[in-house]
Amino acid sequence: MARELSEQERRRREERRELEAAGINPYPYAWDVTAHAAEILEAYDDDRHGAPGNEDGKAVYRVSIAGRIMSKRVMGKAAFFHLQDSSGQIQVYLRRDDLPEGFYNTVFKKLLDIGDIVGVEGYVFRTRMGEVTVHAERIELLAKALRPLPVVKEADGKVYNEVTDKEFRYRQRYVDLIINPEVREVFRKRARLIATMRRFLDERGYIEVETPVLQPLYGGAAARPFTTHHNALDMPLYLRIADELYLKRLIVGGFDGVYEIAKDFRNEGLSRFHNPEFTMMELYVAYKDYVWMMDLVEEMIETIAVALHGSPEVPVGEHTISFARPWKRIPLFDAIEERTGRQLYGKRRDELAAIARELGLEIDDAMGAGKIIDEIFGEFVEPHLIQPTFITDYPVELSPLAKRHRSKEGLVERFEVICNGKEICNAFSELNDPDDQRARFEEQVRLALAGDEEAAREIDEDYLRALEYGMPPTAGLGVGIDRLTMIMTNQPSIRDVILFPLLRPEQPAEPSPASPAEAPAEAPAEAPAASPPGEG
RNA sequence: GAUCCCGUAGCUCAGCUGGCAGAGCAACUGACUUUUAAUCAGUGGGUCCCAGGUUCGAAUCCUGGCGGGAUCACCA
Repeated sequence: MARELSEQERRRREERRELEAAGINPYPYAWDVTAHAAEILEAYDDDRHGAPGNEDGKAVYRVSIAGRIMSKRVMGKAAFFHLQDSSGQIQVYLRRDDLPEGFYNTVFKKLLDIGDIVGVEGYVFRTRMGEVTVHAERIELLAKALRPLPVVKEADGKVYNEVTDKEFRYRQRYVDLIINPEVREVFRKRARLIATMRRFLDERGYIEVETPVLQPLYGGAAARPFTTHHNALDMPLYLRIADELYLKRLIVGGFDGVYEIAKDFRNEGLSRFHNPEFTMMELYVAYKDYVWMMDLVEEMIETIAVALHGSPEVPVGEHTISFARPWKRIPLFDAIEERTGRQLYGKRRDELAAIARELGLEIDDAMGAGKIIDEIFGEFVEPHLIQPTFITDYPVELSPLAKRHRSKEGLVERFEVICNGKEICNAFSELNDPDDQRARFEEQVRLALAGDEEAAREIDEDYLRALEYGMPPTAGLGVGIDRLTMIMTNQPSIRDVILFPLLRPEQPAEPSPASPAEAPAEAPAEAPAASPPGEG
């Protein structure tokens, strides 16, 4: 049942017993925190703060802090340790003779470890070596750690024993956050990014709404869904792959602007750029088109870059990306021509396939004209677009929810923003002609029947009914929050901007001990191995 | 799904052509009342990812599996 404990774990449990025997609760209830490490370091000033007992007329800077012991240096009757709270680390100094009888030798030296959470009350001073430090007058254990914390040390900018194992860091993100300060910073920036975006949208009067995660029909994107089941109604449900169709119903309902920042779920492979659940912001604004939306996107993302970096310039890998407006805007076909020398607009499917093959791509018969164009773009153009770039005007067959282009036959009014070689936004003038929408849905169903696993299988009749009541001209936008965060925080993998990315389970699928299925499941597994020699 | 790389103490890692499983940090005992990768002396700690195989002998070689990473495929 219980896993075997390591030597250090056994010792910490023994310490816990000794603490309890000494009348110390290893898990007490609260601690009055009056200051954090970062603000103490910032506020401390030799000219204004003195030490108790000095007749120097300076004020004593008293603090009460709490956090985790990250290092411990005992030197006879005095000791130092570093305490880490949410703001950072600060050194604590303690002397045997300043503390209650027996505390230093028995409790501090023997029973408190790196990783334990303590409260410290004392006054701030500066050591001989110049480090601002809290001189402890009271220390209390606030939570005993029963597992040893990996000890990361640092000197002269070099880090020793850094935990680099990605698996360890993703599976035990709590430990990663404790020992890697830059990880905390990434997720603070992610929070600030979302907060900035939300404020930007709220200031413009758009309403934040919540639409169903569990949907009887899924739509709004091309992707395979996760399927689940509702017991009481005995019906299948899908986890949403996009919010789009519900948000546009709300535009029909009379809101001028709605947005949602929420998780979508797509039943696809995992990669540096894909996690099965990911965060998307979708925005729909009535009486606007995709040209207007480009202006809004530029302003919003520039605002975010400035909020996070103090400037629109963001370092990403070996590049510096500038989100300063305006960004380059180029039609899809012109972008392809720039890179390949081929103008594809107006070409038939067989001509496109021939060009793609000349360019060295593998084309199979199942690929439509739009798909081939998309392949060429993805191979020859997209990776080269480092600075944020609007790619506009896509083939209609790639965009079943976008409105036909007002002047270019066969295209829709759609743009994507490509940045650092990847799509971060997708937007269009929304299709609001219900009959055209029905025809596009029917085409999707046809593709699904022909084997396209990502095309919608069923027509969303309720959505068409909504459009038939009349939807104003509308501009729509989707922003991949995770990918935008990767760029804004300079992280190469989506797993580094998602706190708990999906991993395979650690245990190779053992039946849970609580499961009644365990006994019957194990019995037949053992029987064949045991029976041939024994029975017969 | 394919290919390549990785899996050894709590953490970081060494361990060659097969020959007693190691180092630093952490831990433990002792010394040290302003240290800072504290220092000094000593001690303990291992399912070498799992299961087979080869061999007198496997952390090491072989096969299969599990887990992770990277690249590719997939991903409008």
